[in-house]
Amino acid sequence: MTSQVLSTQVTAGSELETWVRFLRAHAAITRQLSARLEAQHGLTLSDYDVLVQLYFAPEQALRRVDLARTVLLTASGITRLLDGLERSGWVEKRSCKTDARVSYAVLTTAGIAKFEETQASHRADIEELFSSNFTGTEGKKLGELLGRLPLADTSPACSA
Amino acid sequence: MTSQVLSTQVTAGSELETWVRFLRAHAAITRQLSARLEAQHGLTLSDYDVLVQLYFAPEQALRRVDLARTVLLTASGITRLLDGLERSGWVEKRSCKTDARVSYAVLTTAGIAKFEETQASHRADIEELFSSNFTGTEGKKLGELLGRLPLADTSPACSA
DNA sequence: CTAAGATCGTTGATAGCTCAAGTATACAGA
DNA sequence: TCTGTATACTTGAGCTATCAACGATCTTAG
Repeated sequence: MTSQVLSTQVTAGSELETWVRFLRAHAAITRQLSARLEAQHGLTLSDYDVLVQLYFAPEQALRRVDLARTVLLTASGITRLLDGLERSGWVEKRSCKTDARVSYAVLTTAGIAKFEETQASHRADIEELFSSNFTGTEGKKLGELLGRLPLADTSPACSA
Repeated sequence: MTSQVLSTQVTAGSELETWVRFLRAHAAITRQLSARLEAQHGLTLSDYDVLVQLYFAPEQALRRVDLARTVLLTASGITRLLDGLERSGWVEKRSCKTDARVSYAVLTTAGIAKFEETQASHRADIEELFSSNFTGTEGKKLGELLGRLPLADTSPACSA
């Protein structure tokens, strides 16, 4: 109790330590990653996340609710985030013929270009900061373990 | 490319998938955890984090810079966070006899009580949402893997 | 002893997100 | 058909954390 190795001392030995590492690793990597993304491309991590989802979606379009559920943001969070992407001209609003409540977010040509231009460097950053710390097998194992964590609660549709 | 399993489809097969899972898991668990902590004890995840660090520190006191480094916040972040804890009466400021620049954050008796009162339920929540998804060995393995991730950059003292 | 540079901490402005509330539309049952 | 409830989205207020700039103090080299 007189020693001082702060963040480890506290939870040493307990299962808690794993959680703390998880938290810290997230904070550190995320900080670095978004700093780079911001500096090089003027994008937030969430911006990028949305861009990816749209890029790979059929017709590069997704309902706002669905977007919210997959990137784990609130409905209002998505509204404001898309505001930004719309102002930048990368995403457009498209209304739905069969349901006047819903509006789609669609990637513009500029948006597609933006994403394609961003992708490589961001993937490289992830590789450097995250993946490179593991061998192939370890990476797989880690992915498998992380995949067991509950993603529920934001998407009530999950129990279906 | 016509299928729709959103968050997985996008990165399927690549190492990226692991990173995405990491991100999503963090968002989901963190959201749940802090909702409970807030509801039951009126604390932020970061508040709690600071409380733990102080609790286990010698004399329940820590310099603000050190606190910042270990919980991975900015200096100014710590200032404002401690503002709150001070207003609530759980933490006090203490100046340093040998260096007028530094000020310590010290846990008050109320703060100690608060932490002890909070601890059990929060640990249980972590256990439920996080640890319970793994066996002992898996937990260890996960912890080991996460421990390899870089925490650097906020603490330049790291290279020493 | 003094000047230059680091370090510790706070503050103003701002970003990104949340919650709560509100509007508008859809749908299901009497 | 009307009524109630669920769903899609937006908006205002507020919170947490950031960055950039600043004042204070310490340290080191001339």
